[in-house]
Amino acid sequence: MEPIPLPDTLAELIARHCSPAWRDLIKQQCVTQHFDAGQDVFLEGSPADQLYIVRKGRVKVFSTFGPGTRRILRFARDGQVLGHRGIGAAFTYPVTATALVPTTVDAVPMPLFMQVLEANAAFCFHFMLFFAEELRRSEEQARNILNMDVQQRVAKALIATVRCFGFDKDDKTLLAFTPSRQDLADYAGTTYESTIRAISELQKQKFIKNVGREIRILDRKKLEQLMHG
Amino acid sequence: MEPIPLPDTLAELIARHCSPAWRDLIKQQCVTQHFDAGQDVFLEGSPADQLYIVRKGRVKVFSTFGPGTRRILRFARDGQVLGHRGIGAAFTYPVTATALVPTTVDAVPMPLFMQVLEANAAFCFHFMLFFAEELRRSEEQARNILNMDVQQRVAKALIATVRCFGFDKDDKTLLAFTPSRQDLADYAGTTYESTIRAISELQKQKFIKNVGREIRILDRKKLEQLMHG
DNA sequence: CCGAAGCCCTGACACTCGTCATCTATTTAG
DNA sequence: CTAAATAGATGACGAGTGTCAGGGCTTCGG
Repeated sequence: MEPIPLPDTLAELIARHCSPAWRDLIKQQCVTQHFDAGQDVFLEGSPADQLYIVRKGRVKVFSTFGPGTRRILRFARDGQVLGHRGIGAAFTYPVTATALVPTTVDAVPMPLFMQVLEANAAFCFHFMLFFAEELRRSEEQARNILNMDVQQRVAKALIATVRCFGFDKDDKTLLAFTPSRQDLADYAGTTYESTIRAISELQKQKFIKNVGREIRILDRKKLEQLMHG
Repeated sequence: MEPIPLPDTLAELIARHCSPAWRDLIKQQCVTQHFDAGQDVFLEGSPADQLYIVRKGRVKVFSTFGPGTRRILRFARDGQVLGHRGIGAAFTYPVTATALVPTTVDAVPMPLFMQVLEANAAFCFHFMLFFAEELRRSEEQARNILNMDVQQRVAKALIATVRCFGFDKDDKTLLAFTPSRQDLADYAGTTYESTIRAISELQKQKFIKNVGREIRILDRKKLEQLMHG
């Protein structure tokens, strides 16, 4: 059985596996929305009535629990989907999505999207594969996280940032986007202070370098090695 | 949009959403296998060429990393699926499944199962929903786990045991199956010793009671309360 | 009957990490 | 320009947990 290639954007999937009639219907019914940095695209617990595709911008997806405690589950960039986790029995978003920079998204009504899934077998099949892959990643994360110390988890947060947002186009070691220390802490599942210390330590080891509030990745390989134990 | 009910067994899904011709084909091509307690149904990293449906027995699904370190991701009982996480780009099992008691399973060849998914749109649609739900659960688990202390995580492991295996049919407070202390530790993502201490503490609080190696759940509500914070 | 091998349990200790308190640098507002 | 607010950074300390070492109880085979 040969592996089936996974596109990581929903837009691709729609283009490739939906009939033209359905593609037009989607294009017609979806609404482009804009959010300023810090604004919420959707809120944890609210009814999942839209599926969002990031057109341009950067977004964090997280869930809150307890006062002041958050965990960032992932970042999202251009072309990626938001809100698909609302699909299922509950039909409420289990997470909140917040724009990190000014961001435009296309909002597809959820009932329409479910119709598309039921009417386009090939699209549904590939969407299922997309979920399977997300599940695999999520469980990989879950099993790793308890056996990693703070430094490893912060390294992981930095690598996740690189993988999602990449490097500055003029400076191939500088992060294209540096999340705030608090966001890195929320991704690493630790506190602000511990994150600061971990960053400081990683700097001493010459794996990274602070440039004001931004971060430069000096040795990506060592960082990836570190986070895998 | 009304919620779509989720069956938790794959057998139900097949019965409900596959055409009779495909059902017969599955029945014809699947092979019943038996495993003794302690035997592996499939191994992490090996090619995912079969999908398993538990006919009768109890199974743990876990992944290993490092010497002697394991994390149990879930338990499985009669009617539940094993190996579906092998579906996707990689087509290797990301986890190992081991029988906890003598267990019989039906093995469906993966290529056949993929054909079934492509040929039965309604089945594929519901299978996608099944994945969506698993993903939601997985992420809920992932976000909670770092903010829970050992006692809470052990409580969670006990509740998970109840939810999967239920109580003894003659004694409605005694677990129908008590995992070993080591398995509870692996589920809770902690050490054997810390698990012992947590169990000891839960006993002092009269939430549970040791009966030899078995465990009696005295106050399920308090346990569930405890694990939610 | 006895020894070996599994489990289950307990105590001591060191170390990690979260909490609190403080300081500096940069940005924003008046 | 000064004051206030925001973000980054560092030190001190204690609770929670992993590690190590040891002891008891049951099961199994000789």
